[in-house]
Formats: sequence, structure tokens, C-alpha cells
Amino acid sequence: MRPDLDTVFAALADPTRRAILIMLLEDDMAVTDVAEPFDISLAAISKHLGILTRAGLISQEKRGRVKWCKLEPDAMRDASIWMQSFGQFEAVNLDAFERFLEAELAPTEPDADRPG
Amino acid sequence: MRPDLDTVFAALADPTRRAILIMLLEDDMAVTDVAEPFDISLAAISKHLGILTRAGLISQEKRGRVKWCKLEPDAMRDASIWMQSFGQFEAVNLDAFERFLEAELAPTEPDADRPG
DNA sequence: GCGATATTCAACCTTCTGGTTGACGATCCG
DNA sequence: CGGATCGTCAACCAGAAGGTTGAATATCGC
Repeated sequence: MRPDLDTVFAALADPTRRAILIMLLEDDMAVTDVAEPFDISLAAISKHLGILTRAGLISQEKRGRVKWCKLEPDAMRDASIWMQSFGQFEAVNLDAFERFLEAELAPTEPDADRPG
Repeated sequence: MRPDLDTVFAALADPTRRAILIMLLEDDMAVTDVAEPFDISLAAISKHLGILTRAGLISQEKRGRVKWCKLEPDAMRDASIWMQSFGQFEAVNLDAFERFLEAELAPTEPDADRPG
């Protein structure tokens, strides 16, 4: 399923949720561990994770009593593509960014498990 | 001034506002002309334009009694970079990637998005 | 000056959002 | 088994978001 841009952008509009996404860049995490650095209730975090899940930005898998949260970058790609239609970001540091990526990606094997 | 990601993403989360941005891709427009294809009041459109302006996504310049709206793609730039990091490059070395992100985004927004 | 046009302001309504707390269903472990 | 841990649910609340309408402000053109 492809959540619409409304849902994705709305999910991204909250700083807590963006912080969660950044945390998940490092590694998959359990709900309790996601909640740890924040000053809000576990229930609130649980809601945020629900919103991120409905937006397709993460997925959640329950193993035992622990629910693991995993980044799902595909949803963001759609939104990213939408934004790029506004194009002309040439002023940005994309040069630096691409050089960085080349350096990072070149040594490793191209990922086989990533659809198109 | 650099509006923060909260403001930009929140502005993008509304379909009316995204439609307005697409219209402005073609050409600068007066407020009344922006409102024309929509089924909501002019006042509502005026509010949307205010939100887009505060997000830095457009600018408004008054000439005579007509206020011209102009696309300002720069604001989308930060958000676009932020998103691309997740959308396309999650397989990269994340430590290095985060340092890159920090360098790109931190100067304007100290740690709102990066707890701990 | 006056009426028409362009846009915003102010007040209001309803719905959504993000937070709380307390109770609950599962699951692990001693 | 029984207690602790993990996570969600339900009810509730304050405030923000998106819409409305009607009045107000500016500017244009005659």
C-alpha cells in the first residue's frame, strides 16, 4: 500500500517523529527503547509510531512481547520525488552530497535486495 | 531566515497547498487567481498562502492592490535533503552520513531533530 | 469622490492533534 | 503460579488547523 503525500508529510511535520526516524537510521528498536530519550509518555510514543506506520515510514513487527520498529524508506522516496519536481536544487550541496555517497557506496556491493 | 522542517513539512501536508505550489510552478500568480480553481473561500486561500509564506515555500510581493505569489524552492531544499537521506541512501555508512547531515542541517537548527 | 476590485482581519465553528492517565492483554522469568 | 515488563486502548483535555462569514483596508479607474 502507498500512503498518500498528505499522510507522509503530516507524519514528517512533527519533530518527535523525525527524531524517531533518525534514531531508526541507526538500528531497529523496540518501542520502549524508542521512548527512552523522550520526555513524554510511552503511550504518546506508541501513537507516534502508529502514525509513522500508517504513513508507511516505518514497519512494526512483534516478536514475543517486544515490538520492533524498522525504518521503511520507500514511503519517503515518493515524497522526495514529489519535492524534486520543484527541481532546481542545484544551489544545494548536492555535489558534496553525491561525492560523499560515491565514496560511501563505491567500495561496497550494490544492494541486491532493493527494488528499483 | 530558515523556517524549520516542522513548518515546511506541515505546510506540505495539505493537498490544497501542494496544489497551489504546483500552480505556481507554471508562473507567479495573484491571490485571486490562485483561488479561482478551488471551491473554498478567498479568505481560506489567503490563509494557505500565509502558511506557505511562513514556511518559506513561496514569497508574496504586493504591487498596487495585487499581491503576487512566487514559488521559492529554496525552503524545500532542506526538507528535500533531509528526506533523500532516508529515501535512497540508507545502505550507506550511517555514522559518516549523520556527520554529513549534521554539517548540513545543524547550523540552522541546533538539535531540535537530534536528541541525545 | 465613488464604486468596483483585491486582499486581509476578526470572530466563530468543528475536527484533528498531541498529550495525559489508568486499566488492560500479553509475555517473560524466577 | 505470580510478579514484572512491554505495549496498546479508552477516555479525556487543550490547543491548533481548516473552514466559514462579514466587515475592514487599499488601490484602481472613471
